[in-house]
Amino acid sequence: MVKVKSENTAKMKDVADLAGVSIKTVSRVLNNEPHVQDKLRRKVREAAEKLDYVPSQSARSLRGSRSYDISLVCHMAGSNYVNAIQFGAVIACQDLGYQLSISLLENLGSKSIPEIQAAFEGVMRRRKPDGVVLLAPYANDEKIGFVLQEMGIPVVRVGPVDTQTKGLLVEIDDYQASIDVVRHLTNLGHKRIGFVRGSEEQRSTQVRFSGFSVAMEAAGLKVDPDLVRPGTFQFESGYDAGRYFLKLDELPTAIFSSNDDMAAGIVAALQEGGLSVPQHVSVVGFDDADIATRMRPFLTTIRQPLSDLGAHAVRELVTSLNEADKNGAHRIVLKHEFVLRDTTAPPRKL
Amino acid sequence: MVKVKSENTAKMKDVADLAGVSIKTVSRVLNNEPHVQDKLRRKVREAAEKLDYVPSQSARSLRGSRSYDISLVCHMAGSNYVNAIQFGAVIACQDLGYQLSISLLENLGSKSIPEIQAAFEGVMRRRKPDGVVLLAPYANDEKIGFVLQEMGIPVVRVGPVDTQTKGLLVEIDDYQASIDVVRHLTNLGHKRIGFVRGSEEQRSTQVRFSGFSVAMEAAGLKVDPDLVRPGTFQFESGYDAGRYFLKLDELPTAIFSSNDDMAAGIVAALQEGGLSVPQHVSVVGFDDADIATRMRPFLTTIRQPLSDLGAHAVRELVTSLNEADKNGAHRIVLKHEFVLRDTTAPPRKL
DNA sequence: GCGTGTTTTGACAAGGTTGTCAATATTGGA
DNA sequence: TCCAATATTGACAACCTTGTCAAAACACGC
Repeated sequence: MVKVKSENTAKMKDVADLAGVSIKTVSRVLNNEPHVQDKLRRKVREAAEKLDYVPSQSARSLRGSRSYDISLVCHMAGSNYVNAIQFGAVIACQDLGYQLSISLLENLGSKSIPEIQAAFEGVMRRRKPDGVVLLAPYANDEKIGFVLQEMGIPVVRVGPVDTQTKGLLVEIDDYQASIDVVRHLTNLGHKRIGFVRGSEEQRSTQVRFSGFSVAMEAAGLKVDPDLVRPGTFQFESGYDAGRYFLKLDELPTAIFSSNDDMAAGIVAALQEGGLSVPQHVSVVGFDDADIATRMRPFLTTIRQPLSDLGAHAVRELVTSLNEADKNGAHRIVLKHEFVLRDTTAPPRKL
Repeated sequence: MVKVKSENTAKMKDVADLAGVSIKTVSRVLNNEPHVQDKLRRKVREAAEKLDYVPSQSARSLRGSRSYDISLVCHMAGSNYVNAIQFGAVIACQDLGYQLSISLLENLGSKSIPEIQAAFEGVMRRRKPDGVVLLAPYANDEKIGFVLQEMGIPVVRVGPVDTQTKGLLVEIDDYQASIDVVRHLTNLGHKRIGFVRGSEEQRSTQVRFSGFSVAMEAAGLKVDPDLVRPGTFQFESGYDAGRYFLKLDELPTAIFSSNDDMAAGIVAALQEGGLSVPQHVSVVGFDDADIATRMRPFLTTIRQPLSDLGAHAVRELVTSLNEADKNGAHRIVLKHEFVLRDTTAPPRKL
């Protein structure tokens, strides 16, 4: 007979009795507090192991101040970007004994501070998380940062943010990545390069564009305003941009899209317009999302280590929670990678 | 000055004092228990409102038996299917005052019962959820169901399961949906129809195939074993199936894929082989995932109301939690929808 | 008016942990 | 050897709610 039913689970008292010490000593050992002899420490550990002891979260957070809960705040689930980050964050939480809960807060960007506060309290007051992982576009929102700070909730941000923002940050070097892309294109011989921006409230949109601009200038090329199009990071906006380019008298020979979804839209529009990618126009994306290998041709792009970003974010957060020194600022930059696939080629000989 | 900082939050005692009643009466009112005069009830409600009182989850779950936590268990995040369901589930949880946490358990299917138990305990023992939303392919796994039952954790399953499985279930009519697809194809005049299966551990694979088979028979057509291919629900397996079909002496005139990702792979393979969809071959998917409108041509498919499935799952679970009658079985079938897009057409005249 | 039965209310314990502070054991120096 | 200082340990309160059970209030029938 398989033993499955969990009997009355062991409490700290039981561990204490078995180890022949007081409850408080057990607490000390299990929380790695100082002032316990090594001998007792071992004894307690053994007893806990033997009894298969697991501390009660509710009791802990009732008495102590921790909830062992981390909240991932984003404005919309469903995007490849959010999901991949979430994946890494969940794994890291499981490893660290934390629990990840998802908070979906919509359209927070346009709200006033009291409204933002109400939204957060609505979701978080019942069980206040020990920390929040803030994703784009909220990562860069000052009002949201302010509200969370006033609520006393530590935050780690994922993605590029304005330089004045303090605190924990995990990102890649969007700026350098954009330079890498432009360098690749100029090395192929492209001079007339178009750009499709992401949604304007996200900092990455600005950063990627300035990397693009600087690299263009460094290559002795001008950024033609007619070849810079707005976008929303959605497929459809890329498609629209693609159709715009099609109507130009002189098309760009290459287009750098601020993300993969839009790049796929651009490629779709170009193909529908009778052009071949990369024979007529090269296209580069950003993210290395699923779609990059599901579209044809395969998309040349920048790989963001999304799930690593999520995992590092959680680890940073938990580490800072354990440090005496609060509001420590820390910035982690993970490596991106240029992924050469099939949507780029030298410009067509005229 | 905006008041943002949450001061020492009100406790039940404060509400009791303000309302001039005992703590227990407040508890009764707030939990909608009987045996309180309407007059007092009103008074307590007003006091709670005035003090902006929010009960402490930790205290509640320490003393009571609820954790106000629901766990979504799946074997992999990142798929469109899981994410869309999760989206609906998160929203429903927020509405109901619950919190959704994600449990990622990998490869549980191949494990023994003690291993499964260990995996669940590893994730859930610290804070036992009030219930679990079980997604495919775990929804149909008997061992997992057994373990959760023994742990005393209520379960709601999403997606088709074996008929002998009791309990809460939210699904669409996969069987009927498959019949709808075949009917559409036969109405167009197709006779030689291929099928690509999903991964074998998922019940939906069997159900969709049997719907396909029955509808074929009903239309007086034979299911040609050479036109039935295995798959994994992944894009790549659809691509492989597409390449297989290409090599046949006589291609099917239409292919029914068990999901959209594979359908996209099939279309990609056919197009690479120089065939046009739907001119040479019609393709139908299942799910109406993102990719259905990002590929070209747009994919004809069956829409599953995924986020509704997630939302209903949570609501069912919470409802059953509040009922005295435990292990009540309940089955909810949501409506699917046939979505006609551009990958189906009458078979080519020979 | 009194006893009986029912409804409403409250006092108090319990749940499992951590923080405080006092008690005890240990060390070092005179 | 003894005292002071320090390191280790434990007793007990506190955290905030819910469950139990007894007390109080009320209704009803005689």
